[in-house]
Amino acid sequence: MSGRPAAPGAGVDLTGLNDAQRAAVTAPSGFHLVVAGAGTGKTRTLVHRVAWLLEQGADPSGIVLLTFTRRAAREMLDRASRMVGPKAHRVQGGTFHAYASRVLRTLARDGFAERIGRSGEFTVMDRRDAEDLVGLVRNDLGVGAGGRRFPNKATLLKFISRQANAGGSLQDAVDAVNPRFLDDLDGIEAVARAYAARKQQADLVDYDDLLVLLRDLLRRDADARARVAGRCQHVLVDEYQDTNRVQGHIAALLATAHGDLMVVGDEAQSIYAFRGARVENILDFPKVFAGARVTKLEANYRSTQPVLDLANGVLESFSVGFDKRLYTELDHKGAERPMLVEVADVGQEADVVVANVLAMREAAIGLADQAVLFRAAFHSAVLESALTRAGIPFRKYGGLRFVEAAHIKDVLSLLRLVANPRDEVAWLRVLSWIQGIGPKTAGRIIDAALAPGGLSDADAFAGRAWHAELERLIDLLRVQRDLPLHRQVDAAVEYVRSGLDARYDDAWKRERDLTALPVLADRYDSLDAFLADVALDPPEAADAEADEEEDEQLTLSTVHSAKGLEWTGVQVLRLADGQFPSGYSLDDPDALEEERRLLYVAVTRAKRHLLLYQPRFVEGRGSFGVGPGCVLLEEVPGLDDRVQRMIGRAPAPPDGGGDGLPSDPAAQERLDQVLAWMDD
DNA sequence: CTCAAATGTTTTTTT
DNA sequence: AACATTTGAG
Repeated sequence: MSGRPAAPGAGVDLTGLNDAQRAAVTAPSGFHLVVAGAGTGKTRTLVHRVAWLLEQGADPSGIVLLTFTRRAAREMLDRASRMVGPKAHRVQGGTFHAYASRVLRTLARDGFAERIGRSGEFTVMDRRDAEDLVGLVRNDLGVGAGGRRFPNKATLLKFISRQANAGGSLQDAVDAVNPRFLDDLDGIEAVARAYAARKQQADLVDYDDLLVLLRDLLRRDADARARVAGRCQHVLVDEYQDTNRVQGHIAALLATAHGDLMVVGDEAQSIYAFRGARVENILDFPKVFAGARVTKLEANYRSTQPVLDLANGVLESFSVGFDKRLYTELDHKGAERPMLVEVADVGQEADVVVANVLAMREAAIGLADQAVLFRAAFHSAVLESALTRAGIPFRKYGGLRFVEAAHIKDVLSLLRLVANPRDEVAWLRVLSWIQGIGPKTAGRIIDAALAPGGLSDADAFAGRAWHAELERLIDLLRVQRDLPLHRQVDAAVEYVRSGLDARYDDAWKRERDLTALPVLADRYDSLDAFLADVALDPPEAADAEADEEEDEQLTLSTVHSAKGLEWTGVQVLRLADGQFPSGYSLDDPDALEEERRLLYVAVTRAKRHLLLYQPRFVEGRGSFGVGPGCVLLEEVPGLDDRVQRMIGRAPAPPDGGGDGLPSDPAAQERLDQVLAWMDD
């Protein structure tokens, strides 16, 4: 960092920034790409940019800050407000999806409902809901009833989603996702059409609709564009490498009125191709918007040089990308090289990870400064039980979310019916709860509910075994309408709780979650706001247990969910073909390149201590080629100079202190047992 | 014909 | 934990 004084007259302190960061922060309006390598102060730069704009007199509500998660937006605006005061909180911020949802709702309530095809009270479906609706359509059309190879609902939704965010024809989408099903194109097209019609009829949108509806409106409707883009004096986009085509269009359209668009990202960290992210958005930005300014941030403030050496090795293995190399100006004396730890199997992997967690804690690296990362959420299962046995508290991110659990969806479906009685997907879920009602009967009842007049009582179904239950449900929904939010949630929770034992054999465990739900809902003042947030930014399971918050907890996370975060000590599990890289990507060069970017993300999370585990055997999973090697690592140039190879039994002492062995006698004993068993 | 229970298989990543 | 498939009850 240079010690240059702040620009004269600027109220925001810029002295802590390096030249490149300051150039980005104080740049004049225009199209601007900031290429920010991992740990180069990207967030810091964005925060200062927002503060600087405000200090220059920008209207906070004219600034739009689009981020990857709501948490990222909140953190940035908190930091900006510490620099320039509370007005920073009036900046428009959030994910593309949340922003689109807000804008579409406002426009729909303001005369644009017809053009959007939805009311201002539309319900947002998560992926599972969308799949369920596709499943309904699939059944109704009777496609694939006879022939067995017609795609299932999840695959169908992938085709539809691909077309939505890649553009082009449905045929192209099928070809890209799974060309095996090209023969069924007619049936797939029928499903896609019917799905679109059913969504509109039920006032539902899926994730893709939020983006596509907004993009199309901004593109085709000058009125809407004037209203929305007219308010966007300054548009800032974080994590631009993970935007898809539609998001790229929206960002550009928002900036059409005032011409100020700053996108920030790192093409080497593009890890959401499966969701339609296009690295090309960031790579081609300077070409697409001729005259765009480009600023590169390369000075790293996070990691030691040995960690950066490995990161640079991964960078060198990429076939595309901006020419860049991470370096640090700090002198980390005696910094150790990352360790590549060979373990026999996943059981030993878990034991050695536990041993190293404890060893690092001995060396004064608290649990909150440590993380264990993995490719897929279920990879941590063995480790989780080892941690529990060793008495190490942890928080897990990624994988199944709290609101995706079946019993939580039950409650939310009830609430959704209160908010939107046309919500077919919610009806299906709620009706299936009643014993004796399966898909067929549910379909008939839904038809009655969606017919003009709705379903005011269960009289039409008198005589059936489940008649009384249906009556109880309809009564509940009627009563619900007039209650305040917290009573609505309580009543829905009570209804679900009453049937919990009959429906789930682990009811006791789920009971706890149900108590957490009213607490989450308490933060909102309307049911609509609560439901929209739950669909667009679902709280993690860990958030729901906030009451037993512990400061000193180890973080377990998928690599995807770890994006943007950092820890002093990081351990990465399962670097073996079929695990990390995923078995799905082994025979596809583009997918493998994305796995390598994922490895790059994992490696660059570490400040100081980095351990990579390579199991020689992973049980099961016959369909995946699990090898002793890892093609990701094999392609890193000069790997042996960049890492220190270890055998799992001898965890190295971090920082030269301690002997690297666990201080907990029980853990030590278990480790000894495992090592002894391996010698047999 | 409809649904439920039991069984076996298969688990990527997420707005 | 969710899916498909099978089998049996009503």
